[in-house]
Amino acid sequence: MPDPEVSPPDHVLAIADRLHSAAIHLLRRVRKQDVATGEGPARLSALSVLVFGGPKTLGELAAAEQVKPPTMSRIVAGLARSRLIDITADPHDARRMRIRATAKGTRLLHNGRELRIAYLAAHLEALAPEELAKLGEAVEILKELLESWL
Amino acid sequence: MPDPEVSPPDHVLAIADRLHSAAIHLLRRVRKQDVATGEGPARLSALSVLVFGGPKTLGELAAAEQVKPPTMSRIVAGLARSRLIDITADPHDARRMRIRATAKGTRLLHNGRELRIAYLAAHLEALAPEELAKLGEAVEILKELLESWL
DNA sequence: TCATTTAGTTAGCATAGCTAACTATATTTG
DNA sequence: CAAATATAGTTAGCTATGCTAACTAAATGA
Repeated sequence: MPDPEVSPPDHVLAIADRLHSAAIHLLRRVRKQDVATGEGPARLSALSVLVFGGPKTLGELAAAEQVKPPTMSRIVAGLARSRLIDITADPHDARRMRIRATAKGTRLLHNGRELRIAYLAAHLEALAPEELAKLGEAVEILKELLESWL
Repeated sequence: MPDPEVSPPDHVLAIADRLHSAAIHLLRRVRKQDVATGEGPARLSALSVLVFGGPKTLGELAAAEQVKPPTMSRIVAGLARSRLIDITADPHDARRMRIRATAKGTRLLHNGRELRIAYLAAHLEALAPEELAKLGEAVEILKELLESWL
């Protein structure tokens, strides 16, 4: 973590505060679209890791989702019960499981994601083109920052 | 909701997708700072409504948090048990409760918020000044959009 | 006055997070 | 090679959050 000792200057704190608040309110709104999928947020999020990142072990999934293994164990059990993933044994290590999204899981994820994204995008269309462009640039900056910080 | 019929153009969908993903990952990270407060996310969020928005009834709080009354009833009970809020009867309507943040609640919320914001701000300082400025502008655009959409 | 509406609670269910303690398999080491 | 250790997941059991359905109590109003 950067600067554990020195407190950031006020203008940075102000941006952090507003960014934080905007992220909370944004997600609170789009999340409502998810009920249509019939799966909870943790399951959808884990499923998206599998769909976009390819097969994973349980431990890798837990790490990706920043969650402890017992928690991921239950999430995986739920996804398997709904036939959204399938689980095979690792041929080189019998302790490990190889977890993949099924076709059904991939389909459900894409459909659900489309609902969220389309809902958000429909609202973004209320912005002026320059505003939207600025937002697009800022999001790229933010994404890079998030990837670099861990 | 805007445009329930027409699907937004691809470039808008792309921005929506990245914005969505960035918001998820951002919050997942800053939320980890909250364990220091000893209270869960729903309680902290409800408390912040009281601290920044003044006293509310249970129903008002539930509406503000987009949650059903039984859920808010339990959140309020937890906050009261920790002495972070205090509850008095509405003098004009004995069915209603008037819920206020206590001094302790206000203090805890500000401390917790500072942790989140300072953590986020410390990471924002890794950005170049122009990048930070762009991010700041974009956040203002986003905040206005969120306020207008409901 | 008596019926209806409104505010909140209680009960009961599911998801999601955690830690502690366990099983089973791999690996390392004496 | 055998025994100790490390690693991958699971099970059990706690808390917190979300929901709906069914309830109590107070206010409103016909």
